[in-house]
Amino acid sequence: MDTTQRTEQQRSADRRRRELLEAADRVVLRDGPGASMNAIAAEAGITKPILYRHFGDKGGLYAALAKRHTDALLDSLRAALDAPAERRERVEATLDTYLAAIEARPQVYRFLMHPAEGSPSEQGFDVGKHSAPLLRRMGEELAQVIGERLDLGPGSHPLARVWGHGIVGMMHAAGDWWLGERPCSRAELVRSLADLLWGRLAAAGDKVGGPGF
Amino acid sequence: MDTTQRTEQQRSADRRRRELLEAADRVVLRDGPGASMNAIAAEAGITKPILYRHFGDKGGLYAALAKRHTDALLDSLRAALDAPAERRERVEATLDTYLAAIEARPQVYRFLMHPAEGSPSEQGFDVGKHSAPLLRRMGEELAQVIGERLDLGPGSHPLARVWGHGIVGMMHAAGDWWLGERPCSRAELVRSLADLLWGRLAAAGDKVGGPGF
DNA sequence: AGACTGGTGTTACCGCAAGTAACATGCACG
DNA sequence: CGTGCATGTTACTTGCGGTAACACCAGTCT
Repeated sequence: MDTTQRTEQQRSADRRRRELLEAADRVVLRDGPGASMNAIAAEAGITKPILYRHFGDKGGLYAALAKRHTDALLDSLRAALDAPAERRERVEATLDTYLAAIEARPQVYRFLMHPAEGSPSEQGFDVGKHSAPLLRRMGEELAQVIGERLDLGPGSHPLARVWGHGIVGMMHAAGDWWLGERPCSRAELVRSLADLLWGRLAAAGDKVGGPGF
Repeated sequence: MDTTQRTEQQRSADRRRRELLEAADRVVLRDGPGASMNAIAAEAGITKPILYRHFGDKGGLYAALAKRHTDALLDSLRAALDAPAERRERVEATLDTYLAAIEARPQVYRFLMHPAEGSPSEQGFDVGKHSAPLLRRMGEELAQVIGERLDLGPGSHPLARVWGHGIVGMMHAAGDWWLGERPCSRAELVRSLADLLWGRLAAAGDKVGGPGF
């Protein structure tokens, strides 16, 4: 019965861990990315050392928290990417899915991408090495889809990876800017980005009076 | 004499400020973005409060430091963007300029974009709200060039801004990934990104056996 | 029953970094 | 000379991440 007991303990630990993560989520959503370990522990009704026992250090907690949201976002992106539709429609659906996600939960998004920005003390979560993973994972995922589906001729694999990361970066930067300024509707943004991807930059004519960009 | 005196004092203050910034630069380049105010002050041969008198707080120092590098980078990008050449060549030159810059001084780049990532204590510079400005400035700059030179038909201005931020984001993300993994030469990366911008994504054929991406 | 073990929880502390008085000094001007 | 004023200092507070040491409470083994 050794195994069953261990399993039970582990289940309990896992449940606890999930509760802690949910508490951390609440705090981060409320206080922004500058949430302190003390604040998270208080929200969970416990004290710091327990958090450290579960997550090692702050980076561990962050990573666990980020993984939840990242996985969820990647799932919905995969769905959009795999939908049965024309390529253009699929690209637009994927862009829209991403933008809808960051629009719906900007706090989560800012936590994942730009930690420690709203906090007064500025001693919050260090992102840096953490913001990359989400972008990187999205980039690799997209690269895989591109490589699997598109016929790019010779040198296709590295090309797909460059494109994957490049497109994800485009989506991210444009989304970040859009979220801050809201210069247009989501649909317009999606359309503009898809147009860019569809080569309108190369196809556009020069403006009268000068050499084109 | 009031004005001349003030001017002289201000000149002295400005020189001092520049010296402090150069010291900060050295420390950041040596110790990474986790450099502490104490370390910077020591490098400059003074103590903390003086730094605070000059820059207000750490964010101020960071902003001043970032502005120097950002301005320099933007200058070289402008040069590439304004060169007398075909559009495609110009795009490639701009991409290459950016990538060459981050390749030549990755420490500076990482400081500007991903602060606090190599430090053991992880209590270094908070970027977050600081990394955005560089990207945003590049995006706006590019948007302006696009809007000035290209004939995009109706709704041209918002479209140009979306593209500006999108392209900058593409360049940034691809460059960041490339800098970390070095999966190909710089020239290949430039070529792949320009191809992406030139609509090869839309033009590519489906791979045999499945619907295209 | 009683010692043993392992997980949960605590208080109290360390080290370190940002940021801030409060005090000292050199140098111009009236 | 004294009065500003910028420059410099030491010494401090606050708040964070992280840890050590101890307390409790289940079941388990003998």
